[in-house]
Amino acid sequence: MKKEATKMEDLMESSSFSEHIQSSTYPLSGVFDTSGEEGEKSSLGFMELLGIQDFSPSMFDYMPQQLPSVVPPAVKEYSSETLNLPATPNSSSISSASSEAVNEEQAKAVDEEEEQQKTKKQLKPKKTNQKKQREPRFAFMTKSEVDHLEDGYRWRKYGQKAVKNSPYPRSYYRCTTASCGVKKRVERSCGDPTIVVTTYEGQHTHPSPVMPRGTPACFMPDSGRLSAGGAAANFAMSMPTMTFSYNQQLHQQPHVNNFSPLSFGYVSSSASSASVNDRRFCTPRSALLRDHGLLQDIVPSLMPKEE
DNA sequence: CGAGTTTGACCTGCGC
DNA sequence: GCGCAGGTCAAACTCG
Repeated sequence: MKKEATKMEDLMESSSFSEHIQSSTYPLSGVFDTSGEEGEKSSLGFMELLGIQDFSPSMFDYMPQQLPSVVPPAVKEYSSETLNLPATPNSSSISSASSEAVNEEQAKAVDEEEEQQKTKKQLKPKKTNQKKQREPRFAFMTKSEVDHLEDGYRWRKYGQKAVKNSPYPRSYYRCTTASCGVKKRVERSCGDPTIVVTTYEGQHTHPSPVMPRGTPACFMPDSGRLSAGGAAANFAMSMPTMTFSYNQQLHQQPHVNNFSPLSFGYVSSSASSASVNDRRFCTPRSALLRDHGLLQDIVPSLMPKEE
């Protein structure tokens, strides 16, 4: 038990990603094993994630210690979309150009400066002075041989960077839907190359484009909305086609698999004031029974048991 | 030809 | 201020 925790700790520390896990606002991590027989199949990768049995619950036992116990920073981060008020960098040069004391050379210099700024702008729009605020990030670790797991959404890779102290590069993906600014980072843990660390940033503003069957409400884009206020004990993680939930109450009970498919898609918000909000996105069991979407592909034994 | 990937350059934040 | 590392852009390229 403790060994497992230590192992996990090592893993977390060994990965450059551990910084994110520990500093990001709503880290939710677990290791799934898709390295089984069909584990490499990228389509329905997450379904396979659910189908696996070879993950270690004790790893999740460990996680709460890594998790921040208070919500506010995340809520703040989530709710305050930065207003990118355009700075007016040219105003000064314009006003200086209007001065009568400006000679031709100076004007030339100003023009050149403006030209340079223009070019710079073309390369990259001027950023505001405000500290860039990030969307909350949701991270999870997946044991898989494929880097980019199929998750129901379409992603466009827009960058790749070498990660310091890691032989494995980090890939950057953006949701291809125009109005959707969700980003995803994928990298391998340098501690354990079989583990893929995926970080989602932001929320989809649209349903999954490859969700042919009815999509349970819980899997809709907003399902991972962070709950303000007294929801500190509950974690709901919105992933493109599914919602993983972490429930601290469950965690406190021994022998309960906190992150098994049993808690999949189910947020037990109990007394939380935010529970109403949470429930709004959470599918009643009956709905799940009616149409599980991709969940229908899960073997029955892994489906939530009726209580 | 459109969509997606690759990759070098650039920007930004942060620590020293 | 400088250097480093992370993140992003965008032109070139690939693929179906």
